[in-house]
Amino acid sequence: MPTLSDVAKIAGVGVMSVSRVVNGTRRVSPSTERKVREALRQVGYVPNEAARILKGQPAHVLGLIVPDLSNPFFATCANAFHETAWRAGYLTLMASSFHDEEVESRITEIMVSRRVAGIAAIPSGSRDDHFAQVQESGIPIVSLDRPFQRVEADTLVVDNRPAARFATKHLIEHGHRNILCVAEAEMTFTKRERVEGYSEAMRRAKLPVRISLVDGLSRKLSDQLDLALKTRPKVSAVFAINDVLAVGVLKQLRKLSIAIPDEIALIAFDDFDAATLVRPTITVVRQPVADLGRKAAAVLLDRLNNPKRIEASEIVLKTKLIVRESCGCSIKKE
Amino acid sequence: MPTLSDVAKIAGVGVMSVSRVVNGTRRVSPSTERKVREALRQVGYVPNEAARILKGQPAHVLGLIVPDLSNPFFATCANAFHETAWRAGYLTLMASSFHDEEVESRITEIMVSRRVAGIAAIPSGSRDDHFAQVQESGIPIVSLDRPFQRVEADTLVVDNRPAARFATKHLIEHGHRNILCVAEAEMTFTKRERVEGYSEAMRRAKLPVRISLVDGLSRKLSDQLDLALKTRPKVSAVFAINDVLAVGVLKQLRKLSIAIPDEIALIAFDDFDAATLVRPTITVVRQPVADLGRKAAAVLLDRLNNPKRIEASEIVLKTKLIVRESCGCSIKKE
DNA sequence: CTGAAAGCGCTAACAT
DNA sequence: ATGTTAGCGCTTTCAG
Repeated sequence: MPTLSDVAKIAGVGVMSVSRVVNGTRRVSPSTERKVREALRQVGYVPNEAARILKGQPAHVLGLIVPDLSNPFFATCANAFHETAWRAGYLTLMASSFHDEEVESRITEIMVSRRVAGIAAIPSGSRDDHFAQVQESGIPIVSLDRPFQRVEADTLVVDNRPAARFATKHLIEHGHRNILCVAEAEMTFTKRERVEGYSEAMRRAKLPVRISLVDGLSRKLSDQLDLALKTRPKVSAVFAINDVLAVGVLKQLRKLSIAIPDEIALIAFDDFDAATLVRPTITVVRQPVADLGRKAAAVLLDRLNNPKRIEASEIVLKTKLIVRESCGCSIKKE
Repeated sequence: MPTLSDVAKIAGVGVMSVSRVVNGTRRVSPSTERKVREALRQVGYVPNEAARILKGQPAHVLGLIVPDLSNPFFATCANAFHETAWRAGYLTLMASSFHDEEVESRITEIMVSRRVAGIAAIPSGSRDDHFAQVQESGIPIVSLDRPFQRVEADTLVVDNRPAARFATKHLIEHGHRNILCVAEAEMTFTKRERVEGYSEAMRRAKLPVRISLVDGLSRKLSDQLDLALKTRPKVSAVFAINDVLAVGVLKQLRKLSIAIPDEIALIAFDDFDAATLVRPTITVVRQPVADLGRKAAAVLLDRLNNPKRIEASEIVLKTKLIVRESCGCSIKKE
């Protein structure tokens, strides 16, 4: 790989002239510039970032840590983040923590050792000492979708709790009194918030809180659901706290030949492709997924440009109830 | 940020002892090790990768370029790639080219300047001089899903053409004689191959090749499809060359109240979540998506471990026809 | 406007 | 087993 001095030698000038041409740092005489550009092209010079960074130059790379890149929700976030960063001249070092705190910790360490300019993360667990350390090294850090536990940092979340409350209220207004909340046993921040929102709505309406905790595997979902449906008083509506669970509920209701929304109404948190393809179409709470990623990048970039700002910001993005057919509203087309 | 010599000073030993402890390069006396570890912890030392790389150490980072990270197909690939790389001790510098050759070119340049160990790409266009240059810099490079045009490099693809032929044949065996192939006007390698496979099957059966070219936007799809369906002789089956088009076809057939598979049978290339949720369920050609990413990483890692190997490998992964209801086979449950 | 020198943090190679 | 030195490729600083 050719270096600056290689180029300088060929062009018959000093290293600094070459450096200045490459970076446009300062004006160089036209004749020098010509010679340098010629030599540059001739050897196919590519700057060595490692050397620049070692010299203290900021690395134009942002780190992004998500729990699972194949999950459409995270993938959309990541994509939006990446695009925003790219527009601002940054590349994104993306990594999946596979929902594992240990891996997450290793990843942050590597990112710090690579001197990324900043890190955004959808934290996987509750232990977040590693993020605290990142912050101590002076690297700005942002959490999205879920807040950090102990670390005080810029945060972006959606209005999980009020949204869940509102969705539940919508079902209540349809006259439902026995509404089942289907959630997962393994509770992350967002899931907990949604269950809370559901519970609040039910309590306010003086209705019984009924939560069915599913155990990761879809097999268990059918059992759990069967059980809940048999229990009296009879459930007449279901609030599924995410798209995966919603699909599970949908399949099970079909298997049992239970009509939606007539026998059981359904609202899901998270919009998903199939929601408009199945009949009836599914009423959902839609999250501004791409916005989450976009804004996270924006906040991080803002931190980089204003290192002085101290207070951690918390941005709450608004979700939207997309009324379709499964909640029992007047049937619409498409 | 503390450096090696900071640590050395505190521990009261030489820099190399610290380096050796950090990297486990060689045995160090227990007493020294203890002192060093203590100092390491005390200052929270994090190695500076930039310096290591500048020293000629290999960068444990792989580059991955995909056209769009929010697309589930690419996201799944990326995730599998990332996981395989991670297991081998590599982080992945991921970037989306946004289907743009220009961006792709810029990205490769940055990756080279960051001295990634290798690059895997789903190339966006036909111009691939930039990839040629990467290869010339001695950085191994792999293409997945689509081959490079001019560059000779390791390649991973699926058996698009035979698979499309086989799917079409399946429809022909159901007695269909007028089968429409729905494709996009903007043809990538994979799309072209699939259309070719369809055409081959039709020609071999001495049946008329009928291709409907849709123009990106879904609005156009409905028009195109309406037109094709009106044309005589009447279409009795549709082969959609990807999931997006399949969903479009599905929606349009529903709008026109055309029964699947009785009036029109349907097979799609690409499996998708909704395919098992809609009624009837959709028969599809399933690609080994994760395998594509996994194997790409494996091939790249293999290159890194065996720099001598010269010949470019081409691996063709096998797809599978998943028979469900929309093709007209005996109706099954679930 | 241009060049020479110093040094970023690390490790390979050579002392001790 | 441990320490010392040189230099990776670049940019900042200072002299011309």
